[in-house]
Amino acid sequence: MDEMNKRLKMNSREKNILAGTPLMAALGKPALQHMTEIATVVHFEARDILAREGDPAEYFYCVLTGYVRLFRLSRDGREADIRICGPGETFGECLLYLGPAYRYHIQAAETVTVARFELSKLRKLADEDRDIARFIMQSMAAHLVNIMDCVANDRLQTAPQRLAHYLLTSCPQNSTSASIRLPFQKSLLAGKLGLAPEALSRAFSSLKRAGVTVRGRLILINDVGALRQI
Amino acid sequence: MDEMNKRLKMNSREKNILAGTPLMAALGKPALQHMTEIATVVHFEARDILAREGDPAEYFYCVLTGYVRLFRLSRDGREADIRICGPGETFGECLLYLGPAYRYHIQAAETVTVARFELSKLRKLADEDRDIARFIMQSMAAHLVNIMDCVANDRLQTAPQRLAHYLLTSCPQNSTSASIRLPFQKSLLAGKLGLAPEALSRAFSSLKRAGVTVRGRLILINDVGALRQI
DNA sequence: TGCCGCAGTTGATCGAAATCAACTCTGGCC
DNA sequence: GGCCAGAGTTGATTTCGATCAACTGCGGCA
Repeated sequence: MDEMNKRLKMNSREKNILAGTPLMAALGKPALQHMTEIATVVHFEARDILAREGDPAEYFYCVLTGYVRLFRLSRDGREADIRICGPGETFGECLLYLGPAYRYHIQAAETVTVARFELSKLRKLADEDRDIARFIMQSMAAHLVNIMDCVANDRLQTAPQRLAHYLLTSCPQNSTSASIRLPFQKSLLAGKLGLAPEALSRAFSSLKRAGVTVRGRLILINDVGALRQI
Repeated sequence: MDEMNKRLKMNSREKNILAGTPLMAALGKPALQHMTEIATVVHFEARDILAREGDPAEYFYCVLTGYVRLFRLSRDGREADIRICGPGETFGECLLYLGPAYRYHIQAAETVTVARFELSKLRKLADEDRDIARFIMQSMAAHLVNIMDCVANDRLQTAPQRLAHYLLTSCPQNSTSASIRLPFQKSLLAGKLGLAPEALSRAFSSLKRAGVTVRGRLILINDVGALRQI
């Protein structure tokens, strides 16, 4: 399922996407050059599994297009999303400095292109290049605070509150109203928020009274301030 | 509340505790030397607040004795523990590379001694000393996988399962039975597991049928294997 | 010894979300 | 245009844990 996919050096469009990621942008020219030298681009279809929990960890990833799910399975087969990664986001940093296996299943939520980097090569690069080491640190730190937020929100907020919070982070700042296009399926958003799809649906309808209108993936927010009060 | 506490260079006992922490142990002599040079020791009483969410972030911490809570407050005043840090554990790494403020409240859960390090000084040390940078990377990576576990467990497991999981991680490996002494109050454990104290109590009593006996902080486990089946 | 105060437990009730099932809507495709 | 499959919604029910309240048990202390 893996090596059957096209495995290529990056073309210039992909290089641009990679170079345009917020954190990569922080790298200097030479560091970026080193990174692209060890990168390969891989393509996956929806539901393809990139790796399973427990598999020997080989790669660090950067999503170029589409969305990727990191999730755990319980003994009885239920799934819990740990993170949803979109274009420009990276995952697998922590494997550079820890145990030899993936800690979660990795699955393409839709058609996806990713850049991947052999951990061993990247480890060497990070040792040699201060910029790259700093890049990795920063993204680990960013993931850490994100996931701390996630724990706190799971424990403190109800479903409509978590949804409102998500919508607010997707709004442009300082606007009184907004329209948002969800970048992925609602079922994926449900997983990201730690909800069953039905619960997400009900959360949306409970936000109607706060002036939120839903038409497919298009979300209209009348009053951003009202949403903050939820 | 802060500068009123004794603020001292470390005495040799404290140096030993610091040097004995699992991750510090990975540092070479010179790196350890550098770290202890910029460390100060501070003492807090139960319920003292070390910092509040939103406060400008000044310090990175290593707990020497006692337990410290990192938690969030909801608008209506409920608290959610994000992490409980015990002897040898560190927190605040992510602040070295991110925004200027603490992301959570920090509170002494009991009488506590901590070593603290000015972020600015530590940032400089990490830039100069490869070992120290690696130490920080490793502890961030470790926190990251821990908290990913936490999200997955919160979303997949019931209260008794989470408790069983905690007890199992506190057991010596490969034993068929075990006795554990909880290192802190049950109410703190409840917070760590994301439960109300009452729910923890009920989780304990539901584990009785799996051969778990509770007497105060002392937990007896008849059959470790049975606990794994929960 | 008896009292106080607090941690923890137990019981009763409530509320949020999971689950299961039926139904609708949508977009792609012939 | 009509059909189909999958995504999403809605409703009914159940389960889990939070919450509130009352009670227990223990340690410290006069």
